[in-house]
Amino acid sequence: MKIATFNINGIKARIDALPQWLDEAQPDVAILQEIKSVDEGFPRELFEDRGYNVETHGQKSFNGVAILSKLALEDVTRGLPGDDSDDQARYIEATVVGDHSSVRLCGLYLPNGNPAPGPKYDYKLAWMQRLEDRARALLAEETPFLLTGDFNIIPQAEDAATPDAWREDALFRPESRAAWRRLLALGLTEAFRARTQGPGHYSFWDYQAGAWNRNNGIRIDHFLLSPAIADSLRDCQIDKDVRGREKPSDHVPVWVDLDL
DNA sequence: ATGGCGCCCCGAGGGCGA
Repeated sequence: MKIATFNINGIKARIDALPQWLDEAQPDVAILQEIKSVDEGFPRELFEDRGYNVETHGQKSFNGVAILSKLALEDVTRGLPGDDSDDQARYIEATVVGDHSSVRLCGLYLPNGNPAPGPKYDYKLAWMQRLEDRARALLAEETPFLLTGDFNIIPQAEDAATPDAWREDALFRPESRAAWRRLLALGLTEAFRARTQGPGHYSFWDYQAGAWNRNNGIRIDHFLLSPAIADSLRDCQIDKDVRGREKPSDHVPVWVDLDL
């Protein structure tokens, strides 16, 4: 089962590039972030015509997540538990059933958190604590799951072309990376690093200052696999070439192939 | 790593992202 994550930076702006990538990459599941659309405004027919079931959790102008799946999506829930006052659309869950096992898909758009320190950074760290709590609950009930999406976390210095430029940034500050390591310490497997070592692998290049042409990128889009499905990992790749196309998002797709 | 880019919004320039 091929499962991809892709921060598309606006569905209206990616109305051609997203279907084009889907048609060639042929993921069974695509988990999207930053659709920047309300649910009613999401062009679901575009994907339904390609055989995808569509579940969205959107809001006006900002944020918004979605799951496209060629397999049926069951028990869809919207929003990250733990704060009823949080009205930002950043989280969606659904279950897909494979040939011999099912998996709970947790699609997330983790807050950026800049400027740090400050209230936006506090929100990011609190959100990460809620995510950890949610992962603990899924582990406790022995539900096989994966967390994927735009984590807005640079895990290590090797995940940035210019790490020194990020030292004070919310994506790389010690508290952010400590929260990331607490997730891993639950026993979760980071899919990309289970397959590929070393620097130079990025999933985001800023639109500004020629970042793409200079390969000044960061790796912030991730898959975390629960212990029950970690052994089913067959492959994990970054579709880097998508960044060099016509009217690209600033992120590129990352995908896993799981034997489910 | 921000001046620079690009997206959003009923309309123009400010908020936001990373």
